[in-house]
Amino acid sequence: MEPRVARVVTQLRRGTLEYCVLAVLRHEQRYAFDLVQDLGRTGLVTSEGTIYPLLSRLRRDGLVESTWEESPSGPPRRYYQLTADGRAALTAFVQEWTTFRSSVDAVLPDLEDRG
Amino acid sequence: MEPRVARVVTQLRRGTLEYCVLAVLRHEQRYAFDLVQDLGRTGLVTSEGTIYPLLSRLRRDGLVESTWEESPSGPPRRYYQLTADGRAALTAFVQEWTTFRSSVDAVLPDLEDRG
DNA sequence: TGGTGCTACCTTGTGACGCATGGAACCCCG
DNA sequence: CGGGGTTCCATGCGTCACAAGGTAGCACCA
Repeated sequence: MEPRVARVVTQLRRGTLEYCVLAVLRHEQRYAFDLVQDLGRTGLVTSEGTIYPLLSRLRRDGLVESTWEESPSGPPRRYYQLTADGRAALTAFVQEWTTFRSSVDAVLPDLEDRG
Repeated sequence: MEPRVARVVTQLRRGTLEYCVLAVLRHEQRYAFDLVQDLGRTGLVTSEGTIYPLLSRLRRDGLVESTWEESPSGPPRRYYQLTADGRAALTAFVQEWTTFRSSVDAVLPDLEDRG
């Protein structure tokens, strides 16, 4: 068991995850269960326990809105759409992320470096 | 006061900070107060309240070692050096960071995009 | 009818960690 | 002796990813 290594990515996800969700929503509405599987494929989301509280926060802060729709098979789905505030927040985040990423890259050694 | 925007970067720093410290230490030993001012310049560290617990963790996990040295002005300084484990952890992190960064970049819109 | 399994929603509790705050000690200068 | 810079540290808070667990609808099969 290597708790340190195992949780590095978990820590990295902090803060970026909600904006990744906003980014996905910028083109089309999605529902939570769908998002888990989609973003899970890229390794960004791991479980529903992450996405539901996250979406609640985004709703609370007015960055997304939701509408209920019937499912062809199963319980009804709550679809999320980006609001104008959400779109603005996403734009602002991309700026911050870019700056932050550059700072980190400037400090870290390149992959091909050996020391 | 804009709590959400203000704390975005705080969340981003999570997980990366300790490895940025390791990265700085890979070339020369440093002491905490010095690190705060250095990494503070690039916006990665904001206060001593961050760096001291962080260094304690790194020491506890054997990623760094420390030696006391006299200061020309003030109390003695605790200088930190990278251990072999620390160097390995840094290498592993760079790999994880690179992967993660790519995943995020793939989801986020480019800066020049307008949608 | 009852069982199994998938979909889809949600809540609660835990742990990690950045940061604010505050304290202590050392030093120099006036 | 007092003030300010340096340098160490500990305590408590808030945020958030995640695990674990709970409910309900639908489908299929025996």
